[in-house]
Amino acid sequence: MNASRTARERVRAELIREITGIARRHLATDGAPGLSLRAVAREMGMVSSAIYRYFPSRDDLLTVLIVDAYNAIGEAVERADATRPRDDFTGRWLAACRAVREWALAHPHEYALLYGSPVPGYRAPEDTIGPASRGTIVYGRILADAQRAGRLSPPPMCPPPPAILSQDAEAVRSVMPGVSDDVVARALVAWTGLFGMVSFELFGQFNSVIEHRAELFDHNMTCLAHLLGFSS
Amino acid sequence: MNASRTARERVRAELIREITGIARRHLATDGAPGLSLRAVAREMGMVSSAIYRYFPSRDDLLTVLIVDAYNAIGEAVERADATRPRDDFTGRWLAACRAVREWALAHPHEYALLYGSPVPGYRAPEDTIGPASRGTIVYGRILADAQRAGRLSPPPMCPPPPAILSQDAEAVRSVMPGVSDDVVARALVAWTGLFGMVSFELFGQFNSVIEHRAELFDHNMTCLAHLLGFSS
DNA sequence: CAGCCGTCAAGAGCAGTGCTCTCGAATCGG
DNA sequence: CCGATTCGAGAGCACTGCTCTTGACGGCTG
Repeated sequence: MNASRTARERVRAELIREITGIARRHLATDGAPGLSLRAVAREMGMVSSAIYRYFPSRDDLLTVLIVDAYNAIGEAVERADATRPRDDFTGRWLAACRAVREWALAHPHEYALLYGSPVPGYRAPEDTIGPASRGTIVYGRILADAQRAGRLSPPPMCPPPPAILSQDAEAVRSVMPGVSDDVVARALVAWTGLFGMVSFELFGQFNSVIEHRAELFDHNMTCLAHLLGFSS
Repeated sequence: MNASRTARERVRAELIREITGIARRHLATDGAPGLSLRAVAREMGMVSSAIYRYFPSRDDLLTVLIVDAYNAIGEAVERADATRPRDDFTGRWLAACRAVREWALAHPHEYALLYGSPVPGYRAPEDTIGPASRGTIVYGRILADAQRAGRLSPPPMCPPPPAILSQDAEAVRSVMPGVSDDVVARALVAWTGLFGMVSFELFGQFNSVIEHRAELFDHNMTCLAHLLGFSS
């Protein structure tokens, strides 16, 4: 069904690809608030109203950019994970963390679109939740693999999580089967810690405070790896 | 110099107060992108151009809202810290964390303005860095107090931070004097972990995954407190 | 007291935005 | 070949930030 149907449909698909390409470039340079349908249309030599034949609203255009960005960062994490031996859990964790940071530094506006302030009035449609979880699935797999290999022995430090959290832990376990509630909680600490770190660096909270950000990032992610308890 | 000077200056100050008040309300309900000078002017019965007598640009109005928000969250953290005995370091840390979360939940748009995606083209002026560090100073004081009391014994878990980070640690020590490089690094893990957690909850990353957010937050912050090594 | 200068609200206007509607032309399917 | 569908273009609506000019008011000074 990828085969060309009518000529009209082919040019339509081509135009949609061109629009999203230009939009992605505008997003990368000007940020989400500066993404303008009229500007995209202008660059294509179209009149602004013609764009609405292909994207019913600006939010629909934003949605495909969001899906693209989730897929891009998810794929970056997947590829980073695949570069390490499957039983090098600390290495896989670190590689995945670095992939997030490096992708974020290379695509700051896209990162802000995914993990920054939500756009008021924008409701993320269903299409986004699949790609959004690609990265998370990788993290879950690293944890689950380590657990299955018997190489997950978190240091006794955190108190046992309260029983109420068991339901939420059960939901999280769908991406990291077999781990205890305690490990789920630690995984959430590490997960939020990773993105908190990247967001702080990207959103300027480290300005004129932290200079050696790559080194601090590596060290802190290593710290979180120890909290997770990879024995390697 | 707070005394009324000319009548003109008094009404001017009053008008500025009224504008910022209306703007703060608009920000709270519609979010930063929806803050419109024209709407504020309309609500005041002014014509839009008259607003520019008091705020040269929309960014200047945003700046005072940012400063206000930093002061508000900073004061919330300060007051929370003050409710606990000075030597209950874990309690002070937890109270401060909860203050951040509760303020953020009560003022989501303001929080997004401070810790969310930076507005493209907006350059934070010098006036903001003072209020911005109010909360950080409280965290530093908790750490420094614990250190001075000899009640800071972080569990041996993280590797020693690389030497390159010493310079950055020195800068951070201006708000938490006397602590080691290792503690500085752990403090940054905890600091970014706190805001990562709050941002994830507020920006929707926990949607349809985590339900018991207050409990998870408390548990994770307790976990981070153990990482910091308060012996209490 | 008179004059003058600074401050102010108001209006018009510019360039831009998202989005809707209509109209004529091109294209596709039967 | 002809009707139905799709498409690009244009005008238009209601917004936005921001600028410039105009006329009136206020307070300070000669």
